[in-house]
Amino acid sequence: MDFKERIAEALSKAIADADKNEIYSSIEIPSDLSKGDFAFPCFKLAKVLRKAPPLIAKEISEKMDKPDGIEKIEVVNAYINFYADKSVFIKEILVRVFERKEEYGKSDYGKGKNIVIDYSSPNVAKPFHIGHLRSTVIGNALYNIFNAIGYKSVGINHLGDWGTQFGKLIVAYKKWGDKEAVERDDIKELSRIYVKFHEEAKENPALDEEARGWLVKMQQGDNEALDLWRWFVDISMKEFNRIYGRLNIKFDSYKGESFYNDKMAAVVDEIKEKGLLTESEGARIVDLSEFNMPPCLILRRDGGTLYPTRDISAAIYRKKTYDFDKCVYITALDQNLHFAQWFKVIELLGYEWSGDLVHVPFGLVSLGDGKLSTRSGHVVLMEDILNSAVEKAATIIEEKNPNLDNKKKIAEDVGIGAVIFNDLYNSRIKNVVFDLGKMLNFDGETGPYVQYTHARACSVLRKAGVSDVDFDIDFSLLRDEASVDVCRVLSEYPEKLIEASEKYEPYIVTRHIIALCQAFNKFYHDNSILGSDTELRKARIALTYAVKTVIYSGLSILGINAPREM
RNA sequence: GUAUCAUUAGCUCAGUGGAUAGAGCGUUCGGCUCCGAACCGAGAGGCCACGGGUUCAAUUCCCGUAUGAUACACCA
Repeated sequence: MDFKERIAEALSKAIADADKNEIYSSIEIPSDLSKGDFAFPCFKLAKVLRKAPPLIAKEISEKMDKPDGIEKIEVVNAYINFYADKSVFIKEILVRVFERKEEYGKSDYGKGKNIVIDYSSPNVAKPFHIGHLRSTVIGNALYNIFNAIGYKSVGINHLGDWGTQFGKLIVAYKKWGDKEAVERDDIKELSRIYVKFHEEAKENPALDEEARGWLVKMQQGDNEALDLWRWFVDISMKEFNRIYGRLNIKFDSYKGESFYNDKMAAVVDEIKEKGLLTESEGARIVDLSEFNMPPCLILRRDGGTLYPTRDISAAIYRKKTYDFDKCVYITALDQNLHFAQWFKVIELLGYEWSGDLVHVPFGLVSLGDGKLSTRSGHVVLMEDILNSAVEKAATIIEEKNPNLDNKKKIAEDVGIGAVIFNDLYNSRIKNVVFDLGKMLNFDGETGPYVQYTHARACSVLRKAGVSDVDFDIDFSLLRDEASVDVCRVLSEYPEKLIEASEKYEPYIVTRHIIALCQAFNKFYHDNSILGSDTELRKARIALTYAVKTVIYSGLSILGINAPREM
């Protein structure tokens, strides 16, 4: 039992008809730490007990037993403030970290539950650009967060590996393409001819007609069309995998759109059988006017399938395959309506799990001078960004730590860490104007700051010598404010992981690691670790060890490497 | 037109139905003979968009307005 639980226990004994869980969740950490380590506000009890909150606080505090580890209880207005015995507090939290090390913070909160996470999902044959970054890193972080708290995550890269862009690409390749150029420049060359196609098609609409023809050939199983299609897919995957490798990202499944080609007919039949399919303007739709939504398009006038058809089929397939408790889609906010529509169709089909489908939206990325567009070539390529970041990291290393071993690898870790961290720093919903300078800022609340703190802690531990990391310490020596603050942040880490999962918000973790680093850097600044007397030195080394361990674990959950030196 | 999302310090953003609204960047100032200065500290900087409502209590919840972003039929 930890502090909060003991306090909740003592409080609920002193309050008539108390709901212990409710009391537990009401216990807060005071904004101003001079008001104690934990606080219980009594406002909510006023209605039930029909007394003034300050009076209630006073009565409860007089009636309650002092929980273990609490040395003082004080009533200020409607608050009951608890002052922890710092030695006990520090000991409880540090011992827990030492026992579990990198596992600290992980829990079995979601034990036995499966969560399918659909993220990244780029369109094949188009370059991986800045617009894909968010889904990719947010999805990956959520994947790790859910795994850490006991869920079984299934990561799916729902590749956009089918559709009209291939018809266009085949036309473009046959007209302007060159095998050697494609093999040499792979996706860049594909992208070049794709952009050219759109330019030319503006003048010459017959090209679009031709592209549709090739798509039909693909659908009919034409060998030439399918060979080209496979080739384009392979070329794209080569680039995607290179980027995923650099970003530390893996998927459990790469089943993309083409995988559902032969599974949609049955789903269309099912929609028809259940009486949901109606005809409108030649297309087949599910009418959703009753729910104040535009119709969900299932089949085109020419009988072709559409985005919702594929998503509905995929959801049904995933439920059968993974028996998910939640199926989560990490996509931009502008797809909100699309998801609301087909989620509704799943519900109307009578699937009781329709409520387990979750759209996790994030804000738009723009370039400041207009929306990103692959068609017009108005994009910033992911690889260029990663390279700039790594280059900047290398420059700084050259300047600050030129004798570092393994500089190349560390520049990669720091540069890419900066990019990932930057994306996971704010709530998802915020729109982002792409700003390379900001992304490559290495000062303040950034990835490199966290990595620096980690490297610094590692450096201290290295100098201390491994044998000095002795966990049999006198915890009372760490009662100073800076040390206690560090422990306070450490203590909140497990619940932050859970909070992040409930909100589908990696930034909860990101910001908590920042808070840990800030607390530690202050501690580091205020205290000499290695220069202190034997017992104190032991205690401070242990604290440093705990911090290092949790930073490492937090960063890896976000998908960021933590070098020991930088 | 309908819908979704947003609006908090110069900028980028946290935050909570309740005790004095916080951080980073930028800015001004201070701190390396000392465990890593990619660090730490201090200062300046706020009608929490506006108007109503609910509540003992609203920056936080609800409604409206304004502003901005986005989506809305055969692309994904």
